[in-house]
Amino acid sequence: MTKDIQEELSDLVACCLAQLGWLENYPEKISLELPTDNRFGDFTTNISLKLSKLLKRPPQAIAAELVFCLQREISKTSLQKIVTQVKVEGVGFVNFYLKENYFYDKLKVIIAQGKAALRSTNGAGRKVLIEFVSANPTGSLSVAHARQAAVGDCLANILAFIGFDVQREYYLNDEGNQINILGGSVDLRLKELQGQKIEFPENYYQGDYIYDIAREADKQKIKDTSLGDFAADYILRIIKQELIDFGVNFDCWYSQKQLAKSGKIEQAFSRLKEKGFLYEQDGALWFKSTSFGDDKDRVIIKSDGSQTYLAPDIAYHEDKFNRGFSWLINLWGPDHHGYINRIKAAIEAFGHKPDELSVIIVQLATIFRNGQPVQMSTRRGQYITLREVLDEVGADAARFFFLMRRTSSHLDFDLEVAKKQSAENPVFYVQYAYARICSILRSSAIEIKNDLDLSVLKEKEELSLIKKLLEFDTILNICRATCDPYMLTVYLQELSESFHKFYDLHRVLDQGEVLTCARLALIKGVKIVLSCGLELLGITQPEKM
RNA sequence: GCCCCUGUAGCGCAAUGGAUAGCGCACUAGCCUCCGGAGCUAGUGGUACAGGUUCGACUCCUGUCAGGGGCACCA
Repeated sequence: MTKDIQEELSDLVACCLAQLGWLENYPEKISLELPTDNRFGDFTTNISLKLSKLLKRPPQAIAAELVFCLQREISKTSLQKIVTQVKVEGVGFVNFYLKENYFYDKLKVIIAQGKAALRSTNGAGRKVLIEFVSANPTGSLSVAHARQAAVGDCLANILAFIGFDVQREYYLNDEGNQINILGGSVDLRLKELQGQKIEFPENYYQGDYIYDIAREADKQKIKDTSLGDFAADYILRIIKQELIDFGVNFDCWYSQKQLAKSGKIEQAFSRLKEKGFLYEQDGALWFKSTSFGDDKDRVIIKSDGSQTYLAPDIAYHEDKFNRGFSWLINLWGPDHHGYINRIKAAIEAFGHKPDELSVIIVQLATIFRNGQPVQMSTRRGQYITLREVLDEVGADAARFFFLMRRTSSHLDFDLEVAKKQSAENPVFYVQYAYARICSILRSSAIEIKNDLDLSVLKEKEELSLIKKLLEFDTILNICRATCDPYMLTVYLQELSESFHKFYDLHRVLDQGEVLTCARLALIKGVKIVLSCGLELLGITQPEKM
């Protein structure tokens, strides 16, 4: 949104640096930043601080020359109608101050165009595949999967909104050891239900849901070797419903079984072999991942002839590129962090750059109730499921809570807080701001006119609210750069706070037609941005609460 | 042993290497004849420790201490 002028000004900075003969000293990309505080103008650059050492001159002196040049250049262009001041402040920052009209015009665009005004095209249609959850179909989704689902879905929303061509994919581990064990578990429970005495191994699936599947299998007369597939299919239907109820929809369910059948694994191996990245040792086939920085080589075919998990995964990631995606994002649990180098090595072996794959490790969430961690035991099949969290706090609160900490950080999720209706609970704080705006707009008899006069919005709270709205695009780009949607939750809380402060100090209705109309426009702008942000988080926007 | 994450106010957290480190809870004192008080205002109080890089470090690097998670020819 603020992109246009921000770019114009940074181009101008580059132009001045060139005139002063400093551009070659400054290899970094020139970009203006939003200052941490309104006191420091509307845009800022630290360029003179960075040039200080290279030019062996004090930063203030450099900044002064730069400002002199900038002022001259600005006066030659239409920017002079927007920029009021450029000055050196602090230790040598160059700060740009814009006219209020600039912000009023931006707000008008948002009112007129709605969400379309917030959308940008930075992604330029680049095809990105985001793979997440990908839980084995051996039981209900856990809270760990739930967090991945929330993060992945929201990140996909954001990337799509800023112009990427995004596909959501779930890698379905529908064959192999775990499915065999699942089948074995059902088989034993079936025998138990039929009155046989059984010994149930510890590494088998302990949960009560295995009995349900066994009863269903009995009804449909499924037995022996087909039990694994039957059970996986049964559980997959449950998982799909859980995800739908959580508001997460995948574009593609990629079957490992189909991948194995397709011959792509063997093709991938032969290509790696041609390139000299495979060798045999101790009866196993190894991938030379150390060629690409991994700390040891990895087995892909075990000495008993079966494949390791890495084998299909190598082929799978190569296939992602072959399907036309140029940016792969994988969300994995923390137990997979050792796996990153292996997969990066694999894509490099196929000639891709390591940064074409972004692996996001989604740290675990611990569920608390009244400040006490909820005990769980995976051994007994008693872990907290996505379903339980949804039933208890609802999808809105659940999504917000899973997103409100940096994805790479542990998250404490207190079920009681998520149900509270106070400022302690950020999702209510944000939704309350939204509902409050809707309420004011409902009770207003005045329509917002086309020939709006926003220049009456002179109060400090009004201007900082408009400026907060315009940060939206910057925030989304930070989310993209960090591959982490959590900053959006922070922003929406800040925007809501900014609105509540405005609301308490300044009345919207009955302020005379011009001022009321301008303030209605202002809160409508807030409504549009809040609505858009909540939508990207996958959270509802209640008009009443 | 090796790897990952985290140490910020009594508690829970925030701060794309930037200017005076913000917010909620709790505690104290205020604000509804008024658009939704599920809100707002003010006060109290903080970067684990030791070095280093930098013009500038909560942020990056090294080490120490503390907490959480993970290591496979499992998936």
